[in-house]
Amino acid sequence: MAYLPTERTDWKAIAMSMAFAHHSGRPMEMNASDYLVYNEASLACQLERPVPLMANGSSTSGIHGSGMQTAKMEGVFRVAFRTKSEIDILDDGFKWRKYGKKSVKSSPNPRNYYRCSTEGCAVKKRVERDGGDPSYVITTYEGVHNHTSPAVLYFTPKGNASGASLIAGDY
DNA sequence: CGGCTTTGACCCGCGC
DNA sequence: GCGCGGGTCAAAGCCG
Repeated sequence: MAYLPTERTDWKAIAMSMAFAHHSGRPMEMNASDYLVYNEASLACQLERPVPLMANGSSTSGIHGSGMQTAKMEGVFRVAFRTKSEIDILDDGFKWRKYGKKSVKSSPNPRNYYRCSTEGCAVKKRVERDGGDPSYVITTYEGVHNHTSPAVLYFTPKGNASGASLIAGDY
């Protein structure tokens, strides 16, 4: 299957920067209720307080009352990307194993569920094509990798784990 | 032969 | 209690 499209290499950067941002003291004051929305055009990231991708209008208390913010996922790090791409599966440097596919009500397009194939790593990923703009793909990461990305290993000089140790961290 | 996709079934929370 | 919507499991098959 076709993985990395031609110039879409910045996905690696996105995924890494996400991991870096979280592990190195969360410089952008993220927490579980924050969503990072990357725009592919400018690669500028903006922190969205009122969750844009998940409807929370049903509740009055905003984030806490949102249906996605149940008690069991408190402290779970989640990032949502919306990227213009014609391919659903974008290689961000990690190994993903698909474990489910569901069609959501709001969109005619199905939603795919992936999980990091590395043992002990509980990071999940959900890929969905934008219903309004079929040329856009919404990818949501959930969780933090407790291991090093193969891409980081690849780009790290051998014997030097400086870059990797930031991600692998001391969790 | 081992790991990954596929796909329907199952499960769980929530609203009526 | 029941149905629905969304998330996950797991068996079977595919592919390198």
